[in-house]
Amino acid sequence: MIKVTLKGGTVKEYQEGISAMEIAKDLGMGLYKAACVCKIDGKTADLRTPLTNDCELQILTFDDDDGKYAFRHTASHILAQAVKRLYPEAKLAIGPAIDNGFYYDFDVDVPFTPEVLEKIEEEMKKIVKEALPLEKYEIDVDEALKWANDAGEIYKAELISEHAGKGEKITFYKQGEFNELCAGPHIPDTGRIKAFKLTSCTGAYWRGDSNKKMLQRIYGTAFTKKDEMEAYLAAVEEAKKRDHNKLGRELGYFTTVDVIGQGLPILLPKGARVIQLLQRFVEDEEQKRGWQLTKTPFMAKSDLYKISGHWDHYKDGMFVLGDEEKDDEVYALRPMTCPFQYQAYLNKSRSYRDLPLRYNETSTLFRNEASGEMHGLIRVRQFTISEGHLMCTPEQLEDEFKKCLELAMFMLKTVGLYEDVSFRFSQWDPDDREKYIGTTEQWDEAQGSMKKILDHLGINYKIGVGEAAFYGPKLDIQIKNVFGKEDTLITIQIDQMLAKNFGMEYVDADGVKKNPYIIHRTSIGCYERTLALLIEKYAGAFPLWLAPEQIRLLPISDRHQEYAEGIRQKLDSLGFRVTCDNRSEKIGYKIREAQLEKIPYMLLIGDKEIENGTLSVRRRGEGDIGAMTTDDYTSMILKENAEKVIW
RNA sequence: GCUGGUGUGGCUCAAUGGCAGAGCAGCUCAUUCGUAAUGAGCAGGUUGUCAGUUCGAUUCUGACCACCAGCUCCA
Repeated sequence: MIKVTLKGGTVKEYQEGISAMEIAKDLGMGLYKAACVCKIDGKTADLRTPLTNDCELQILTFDDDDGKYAFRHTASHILAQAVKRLYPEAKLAIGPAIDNGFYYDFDVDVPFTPEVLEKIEEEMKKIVKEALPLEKYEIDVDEALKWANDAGEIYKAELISEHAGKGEKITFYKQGEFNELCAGPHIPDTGRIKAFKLTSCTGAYWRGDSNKKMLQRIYGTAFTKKDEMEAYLAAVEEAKKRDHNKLGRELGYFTTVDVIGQGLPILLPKGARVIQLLQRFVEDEEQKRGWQLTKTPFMAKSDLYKISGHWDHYKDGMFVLGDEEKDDEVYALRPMTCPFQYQAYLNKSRSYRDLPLRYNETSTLFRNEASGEMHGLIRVRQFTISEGHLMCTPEQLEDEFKKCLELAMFMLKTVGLYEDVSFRFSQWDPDDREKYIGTTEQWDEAQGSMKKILDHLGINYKIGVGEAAFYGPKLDIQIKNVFGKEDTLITIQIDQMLAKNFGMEYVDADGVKKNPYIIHRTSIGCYERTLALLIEKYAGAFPLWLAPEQIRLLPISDRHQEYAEGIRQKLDSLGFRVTCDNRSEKIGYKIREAQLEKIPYMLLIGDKEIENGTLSVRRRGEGDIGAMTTDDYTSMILKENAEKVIW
């Protein structure tokens, strides 16, 4: 007999060799049916795993992340099996579970189409119905390689050969006629995948390397219950309605035109106004916090970028003006502000007393992104960022980094995006030295400093290997768009290298010249990208302080226009963005339009209001909130506007 | 850059190898109205661009451009 410690600490005795599945059954049929995988002494494993020693056992269901992952990973095996049945010549690559679903990559001659996905789904349904058990087995590398080569599975062979010579066994899973190289774990049988759907097909490079062959990827999702899946798919569709790229164009925030070019959106008055509001707010706040505004050129000779390293590491991403072969001087539009603000630092000799020195700039940058990368306002070729560079002593680094982070947090909270972000500690990839300047020691030091700072601040971060800038590690504040795609909204970077390249020094208290540490940071990110995410966050219905048009006056009929105009002037003089709809339309029509344009407040003015000296107030999303005196109304919205209340 | 898809008035969408049509929006006139669409009329298109096939192309073919999703890259 063995002692098995269950969740909650209860200990039960079982026959040695009993499987986790049987224990789940013993604990209750509900748990047995819901069980996906288990954790034995903290390690996830198949439910079929026999227990041979005393252990701690946890049964995991779809509600646990590991359970969900295994469930969907099994769904990806079913997908691969179905594809192999329908297209025996298809070569298998990899098929993991991901957030919200799974995918599988195949090498096929003819790309998959949505119609083919339906066919594959039908075959998958059959496999589910067959309720094939998933059985794990282990073989030697040589035997595994022989299997892969015999089956023509060149991608599997590549994966297996990486284990050659290590004396490891290779793990496989078998379900019916289908054998798959896989570390597991998996759910016990294919019959448990009650609800699944293949959602899309697209190309994807083998091993994520653009130099390697492009395979065909099929994405799908799977749930234990059909209604849960329906709810998920409906939520995905609902989220797409907030897509800034559609909504932003419909509501007149921005547009693009063929003759200007890719990644070069036109900000229309509404979009430009929101960005102006953000910029003024950001510049004022930065000034309050000790940042000094610079205005530096949009371009420079190649010489500048050669010092900074951009010429060697970033040239493909720059718009270069001129030809290096023919012209005496070659210029390039700036892709970053760093080397320009460093020149401001170099303007005179600095002492430790000048530090920290904080330069901010509302900085327009140009990056020649590859043609397939552009996306609405999120990824563009010209953008304006709340840029900043801070020069400090090593002792000041932690405190200043913290202040930069606090500023970013303050901005995120003010605009309402704080609860939507996650943190990534972006480190270099020591195996990809081409991408980075500096020595291992320098990287270890810079990353060590940042780790200490982040841990000290208690930031909950993920590590992104190979995500660092070429000159130093970054704290990236990440956000997802309505399609679930993650982008960097804000970044704060530590740079212990570039100061030396530029000859930036300060005289320390001991009279010795030293290179300052530099923090590169943004406080609210790129205005275009931030605007895009705000449009998605609020579905175009901005809080009062950010709304391009805050108030619209709606006179009931023509004779009320003059009075309305007086109110408009009064609100205008208080600084509100207010218009008057004087068209000869019925009030319902005017309300409908203002509602569709997502204007925060509508004020109706008719005989009653003029007689009583009131305003009939409609608040977006709430409708009629009743009559108020003009004074009551203005004091209400002045407060709301000043406090930047988020609805 | 790669894989797949899309491109018809400002927007949403029809249609066709033979004069390109509707609704909304716009403009004009009438209406002066109380909380999400008043009525009538008018105007608006070299069907993304450029080639090719054809008696004739918006439709078929090709190249390019732009847009969309994904990959890679990135703020």
